[in-house]
Amino acid sequence: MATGRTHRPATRSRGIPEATVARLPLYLRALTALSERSVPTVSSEELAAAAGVNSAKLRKDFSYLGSYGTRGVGYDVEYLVYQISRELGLTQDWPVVIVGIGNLGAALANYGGFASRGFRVAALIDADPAMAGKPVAGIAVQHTDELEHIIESNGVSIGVIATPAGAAQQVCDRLVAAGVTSILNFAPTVLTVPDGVDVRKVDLSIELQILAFHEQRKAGEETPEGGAPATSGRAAAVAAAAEAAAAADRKGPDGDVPAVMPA
Amino acid sequence: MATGRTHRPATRSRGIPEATVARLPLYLRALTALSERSVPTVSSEELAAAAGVNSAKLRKDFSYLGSYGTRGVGYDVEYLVYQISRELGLTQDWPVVIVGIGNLGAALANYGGFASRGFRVAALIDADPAMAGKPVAGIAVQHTDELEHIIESNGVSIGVIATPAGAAQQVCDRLVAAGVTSILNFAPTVLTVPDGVDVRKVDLSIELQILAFHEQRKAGEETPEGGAPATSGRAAAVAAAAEAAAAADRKGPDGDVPAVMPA
DNA sequence: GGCTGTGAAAGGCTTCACAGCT
DNA sequence: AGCTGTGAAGCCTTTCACAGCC
Repeated sequence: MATGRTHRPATRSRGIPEATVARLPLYLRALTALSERSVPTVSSEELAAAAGVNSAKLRKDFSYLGSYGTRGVGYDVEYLVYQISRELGLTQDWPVVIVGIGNLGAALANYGGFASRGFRVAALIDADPAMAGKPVAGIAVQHTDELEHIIESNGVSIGVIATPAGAAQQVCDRLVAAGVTSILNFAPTVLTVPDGVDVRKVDLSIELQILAFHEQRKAGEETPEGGAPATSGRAAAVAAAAEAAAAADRKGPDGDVPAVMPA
Repeated sequence: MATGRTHRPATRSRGIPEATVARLPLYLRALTALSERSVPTVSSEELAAAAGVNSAKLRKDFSYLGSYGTRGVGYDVEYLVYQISRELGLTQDWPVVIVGIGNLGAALANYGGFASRGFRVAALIDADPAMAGKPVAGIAVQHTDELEHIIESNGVSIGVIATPAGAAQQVCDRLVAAGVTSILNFAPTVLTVPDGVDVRKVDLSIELQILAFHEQRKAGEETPEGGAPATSGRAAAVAAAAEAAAAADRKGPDGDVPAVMPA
């Protein structure tokens, strides 16, 4: 998907398809929930429903990992949790640095889903000297000057970029030079990295734009046969009122991963 | 992709492939940057580089929209900006509500990329009465009780869920009942929605897990032939540490991967 | 009888390579 | 000469459907 330059060499080793890898975390989450409720086994049908996929796909996915189920019975929940965790590399601890402690960076630092899955926030880094020393999510923010030192002394190989777009490439370069080989990029910009470095991108506004595309289709369709109730006239009606507020928003202080790109 | 229940009817109307739709925002961003620098035309090669895709794919993508280029010359930047904006539905204004004003919700409210692309934050909604009235990103937070009223009076059709996982489905149901037909879900849970409602999911921890998977592969590979320059030593170093951790894990009780996290 | 694991078929996406326009 | 637009080929992903095991 969002692999920076990496010329995908057809998923090496035991060749688990990329699409399958992307779904393993989904299965893992569903299994974890079952595990907490002490459910001992689960069928492909049930697990698929819990993960929001169809059962054929799930079985095919699992078949790439090995034969971990029992015919006529289903899958052992605990065993599968372990196998998937191991496959994803979550049985080891991954120190992670977050660069750019604005609103988003702070949100990420506080995000429980990291710590609970083998990821450990090793450091929070920000370019603003005023931030240095301030605790966010219980961790003191460090200045960008420390970046290389932090990466090296903690053996960090995964970096999260939550800076404004303008700073992202520069931060990325420094992370990579210091030894980071996987980057999760929240800044709305395309990062260039050397071969061997993975980049994944999360772009908040892109997701909304995709929704808008489909929303527009719905509105234009009129009587969509599939019968969602009354949503149509809505879009047009609102357009006018929008104008005023849009102008007001413009001056808003964009503390973090901000504009750099008006449209 | 993350379309909730929606039985994809093979992308209706003029049938733009889903994969293409997902890239249009990328092209749009690159084009916007060119437009700001007053670049009049651009070739598929240049634009592709700026957007981080290859040129054949870009040309194919554009061919679904129509023939907007000029052979021997390239694409007119302004014209393309307009065409893509229109195709994505960004020439109209989309009022959006954000539900769940924790760290993440606040980050989203402050995110410049929304306002700049036809999205307008119509309201911020939170269940905590103590939040009510507080301004976030210049907008007063409103209590969940107001949800239906807000949706209806603003004609909101797109909702963003940034609540804890436990509250997400309930919020989703209320949004849908009030008339929302597109949902962007940041809560780490699978949402169930009626036909005709689109759901897209952004999951912060899933992206990291996918990176961890590839990172693990790199570490295990040793001399990856593809020859990333300075990056190698680290992989080796990490591999060693990994081994130890893995071994330790092997026998340990993998009780692990706990909660379904907060916001 | 029930459910997994998997070949085979179908569908979608990407890449190739070149005809065709300017 | 240069660059777009696009059939055709190749690859990847999903779905089907059923043999095989419990």
